[in-house]
Amino acid sequence: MNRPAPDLLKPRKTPLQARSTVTVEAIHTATIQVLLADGVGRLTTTRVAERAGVSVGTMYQYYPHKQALLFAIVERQLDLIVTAMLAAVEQLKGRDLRSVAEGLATAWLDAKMADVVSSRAIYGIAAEFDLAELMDRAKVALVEAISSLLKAVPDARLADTNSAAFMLTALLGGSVRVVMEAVTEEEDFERLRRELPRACFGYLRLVSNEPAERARNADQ
Amino acid sequence: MNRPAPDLLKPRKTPLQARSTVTVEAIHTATIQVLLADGVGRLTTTRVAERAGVSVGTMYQYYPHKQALLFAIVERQLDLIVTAMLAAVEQLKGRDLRSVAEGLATAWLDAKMADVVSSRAIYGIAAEFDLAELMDRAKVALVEAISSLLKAVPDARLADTNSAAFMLTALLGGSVRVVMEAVTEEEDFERLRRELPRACFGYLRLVSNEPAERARNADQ
DNA sequence: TCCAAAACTGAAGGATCATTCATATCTTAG
DNA sequence: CTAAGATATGAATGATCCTTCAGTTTTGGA
Repeated sequence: MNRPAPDLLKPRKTPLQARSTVTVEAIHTATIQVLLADGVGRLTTTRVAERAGVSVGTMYQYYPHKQALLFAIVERQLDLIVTAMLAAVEQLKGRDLRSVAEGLATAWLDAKMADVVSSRAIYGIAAEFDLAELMDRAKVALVEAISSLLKAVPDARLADTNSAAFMLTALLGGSVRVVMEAVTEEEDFERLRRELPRACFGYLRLVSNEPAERARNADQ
Repeated sequence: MNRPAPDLLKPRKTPLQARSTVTVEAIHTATIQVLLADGVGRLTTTRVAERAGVSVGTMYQYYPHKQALLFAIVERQLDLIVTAMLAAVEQLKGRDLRSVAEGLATAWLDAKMADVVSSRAIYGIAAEFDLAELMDRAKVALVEAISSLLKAVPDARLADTNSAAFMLTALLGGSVRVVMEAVTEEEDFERLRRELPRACFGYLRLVSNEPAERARNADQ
């Protein structure tokens, strides 16, 4: 997709006085609100500023671009998720397969559901410009952590922990995203919360029971 | 997000002569190309027209909006997927659990991978305006079909085929989407192709082995 | 109290874009 | 061959938006 100069994407200056800290925070939440209310297509610097109760110029004191603003917001949210997941991984070290599978799933669900509003809003930005790099970095870190977590599970030996970790993140990230983006009645959330841990466990159990080599020429 | 008038979203007129059919097709593919090359944010009527080798005015003879154009494209792509999946469901009626699980997964993968280019491009539109309704209709149809397919599996009895079907579509749609949207080296595609069918089977097997009632107060 | 730095303001410049319409070209039935 | 309908053109219009900057207000320390 787009290839924004990856350098000029950083905030312009850091708030020093208490006043400006408040301002930056206001801009941040206003952005998310506008994003939700009007969609990415209607996300306007003026609109955001208005909603934040500041002037457009103010925003440009902290962010050189509209893009930089969006970038910063996504980055923050991404950090939250990754941090939460790494903590969960730490918690789950040494526990059995079911605990690990279900623990990862609920950790992910909790992290995303904690701020459904922000999460949902942020999905909308992803397509707008190149976040692939950012997301990729997060993904790599996660896969690595989960992979080594899987190696240490006492009651199962996985042939390819890397693939398993990769698939796990895809399952977690994908299903939660898809469900959150849909109109979704509350019922769907409940189903997701109930079924996702089971899906993770089901997958891991299957993978860990298999012999190391491929011994299955499916019945097509 | 946005709420576009759902009525004024239809194509303006249908091509009659051969010439215009070619034109419409050119516009269609041009849109996807621009979408991929420049992202949604840079998707301009002029740019699309230019790429299609026609004039802007021409495009407005067939679509009343830019939105209508995007809408039409998504709709077509969605139809392809749903049709492919319904065909797969038909094929899989009466087969055992593993065949069903793996069959659904590969059907989904095939449908999406058949035109990676279009699929990837289309993910970008979703956020731009309200496709929720459209997607929801597709989802409901799919869940229903899969649910009844699961009921007929001979070697397993699922307590809640609806939840299972729902979760299955979330897993399929989500993981494939997430992987396709990432920068993704070819290796990741292979992993997905290998692991996704297993994930589906693992989930279904787990769900079908469980007693009907909840009998598991997790070990948290 | 006073001032230099920090924050904030918002009108205006400059650019991009969606959409229209008067005009030109092509197609085909008769 | 010809006229009527179908299709295509693209400059012009009006709207929206990002970004800047000259000037104003606020803050916190001396």
